[in-house]
Amino acid sequence: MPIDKALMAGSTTLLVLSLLAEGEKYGYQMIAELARRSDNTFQLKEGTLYPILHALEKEGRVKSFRREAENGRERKYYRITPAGLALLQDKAEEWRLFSEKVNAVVQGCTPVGA
Amino acid sequence: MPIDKALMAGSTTLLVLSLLAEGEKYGYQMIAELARRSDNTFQLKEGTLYPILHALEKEGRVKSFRREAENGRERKYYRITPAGLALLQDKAEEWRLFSEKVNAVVQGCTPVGA
DNA sequence: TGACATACATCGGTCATCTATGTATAATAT
DNA sequence: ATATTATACATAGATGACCGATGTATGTCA
Repeated sequence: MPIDKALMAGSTTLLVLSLLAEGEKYGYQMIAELARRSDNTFQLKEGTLYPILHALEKEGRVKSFRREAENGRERKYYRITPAGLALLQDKAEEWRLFSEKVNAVVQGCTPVGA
Repeated sequence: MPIDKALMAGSTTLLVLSLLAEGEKYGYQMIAELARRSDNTFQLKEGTLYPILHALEKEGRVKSFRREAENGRERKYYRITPAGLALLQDKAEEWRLFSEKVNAVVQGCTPVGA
């Protein structure tokens, strides 16, 4: 069973930027990689990813370009920009802080052996 | 600066149930406790909390009752039910899994020294 | 040549939070 | 006295983010 929608909501941009920090990738590939790396916990939909990528590009966080694959097929790749890396830093720190605080509340209330 | 709205979205129910697992509490108190325990990272609004409490009660996850405080003022307290505890178990496990996977992706992409 | 996986794209609906607003009471200050 | 602030609960409407559905197009394989 995949994760609740609302939980995913706040972290998709962080996840996408994280993937792109590794190197340029195309949309379909990102969906597959995210699923693989999370043991299918993250099953990002195309209807979610593409609008995010377009928005990030409009903000200058990523830059897209077309390139032909080995099979002669053209794909749309995305590369992260310096502004994108900066946003990634912010998002990663925000996530770190947030998850730390959630754990503080949850663990503080429900003793470990629950 | 408080945490991004979307990040909060998926975890408010978990946080509320966690607080109530400790003992019965009233609304205003929960907001204050959440802020205190998270070093003001969580600043839940009344417009967010009360609808959540009402929904949880309708589902039988919590039970409300009125009680007079020392100062003669009446407050509406909430107590978690067995069904509420069960939901808390599920939500806590979901959170654990989710945060683990996010960290796996983020850390896998952005080397520690980022 | 039909079926399927790949690959990109967009629209509309749903759902959760926040902002704003309203009510009421107790405590405090002027 | 009375104005202000903190406490305390409540709801309606706006916003924002994801997903489901759908559409297009191409390469591969039987």
